[in-house]
Amino acid sequence: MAGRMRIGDAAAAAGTTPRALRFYEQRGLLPPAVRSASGQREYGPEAVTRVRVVRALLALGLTVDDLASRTHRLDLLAEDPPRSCASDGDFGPDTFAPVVERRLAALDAEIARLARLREALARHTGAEAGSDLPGR
Amino acid sequence: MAGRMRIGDAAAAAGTTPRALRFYEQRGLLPPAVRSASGQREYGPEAVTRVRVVRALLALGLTVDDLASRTHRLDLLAEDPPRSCASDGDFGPDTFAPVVERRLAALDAEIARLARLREALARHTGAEAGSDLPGR
DNA sequence: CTTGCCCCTGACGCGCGGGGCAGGGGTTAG
DNA sequence: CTAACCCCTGCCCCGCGCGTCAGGGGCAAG
Repeated sequence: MAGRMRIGDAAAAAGTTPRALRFYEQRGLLPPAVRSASGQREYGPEAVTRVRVVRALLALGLTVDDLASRTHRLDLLAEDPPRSCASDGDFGPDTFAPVVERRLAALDAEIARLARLREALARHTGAEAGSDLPGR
Repeated sequence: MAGRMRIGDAAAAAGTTPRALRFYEQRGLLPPAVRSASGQREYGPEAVTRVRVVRALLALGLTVDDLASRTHRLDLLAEDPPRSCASDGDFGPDTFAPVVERRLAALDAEIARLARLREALARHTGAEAGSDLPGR
């Protein structure tokens, strides 16, 4: 009853493109799609949900490789009754927490770096005539 | 009297690599280096100063293309007596200001974006069980 | 003279999440 | 039956500031 959509419709339903779906499948973020007799991928609503999960996590800044190494977690997140979420907070700390924490730290570092950069740039445009250029 | 250094020494003196100097030259950030009889580049101290100027501006987040389109400004900045700086603040607002302002705006936007991302990520790891995934 | 380091040019690699295209086949409404 | 889409795979492209070969020549010391 479910596998009616072809890739274009499924992609549109998930807010992305066919190219992205094939890419996610190739990289292991999605299980290999069911194929029709002629080899065309078919998607049901649960697959669309799964794609949305993937996209949400990517939008949070996790990388494709982060997700590829935790596919079983994605499986759980994409279930209709989120049964596994009983054991953990939101994403499942036991597997996602490390990568999320690394990502948080990287974000903090990057934010701080950009803030320093911004300040330095502003200083130099606003200043009268700094003796010379920024040593480091 | 000046053009004694070869590229390796000049690069080291400016705190970078030979590859970078050739790259800058190729992209028009540096004037074509004087060549020895056998075709090797020769650099004097003023060339090293010029490289330092380029690197300082790059370190502030300006792009190679930004600098390539303002080489005459780089010339002025790299002079020993900074005579042209009489007419302007630090970098020469009349030419650098637009690109610096664009860069500042881009930095602000990027910082804000990363901050939002960071917050969203933190929310999801810390929260109990948000009803569903972040719509946008 | 040889050894060993330096220099030359030109071309490809990188990270990352896909976009775009080429060449071929499926599918569905008129 | 045919037109108009859609889909398939496989491949190169992007940005950006260089790093890293590959293949060949220079230059000072022993």
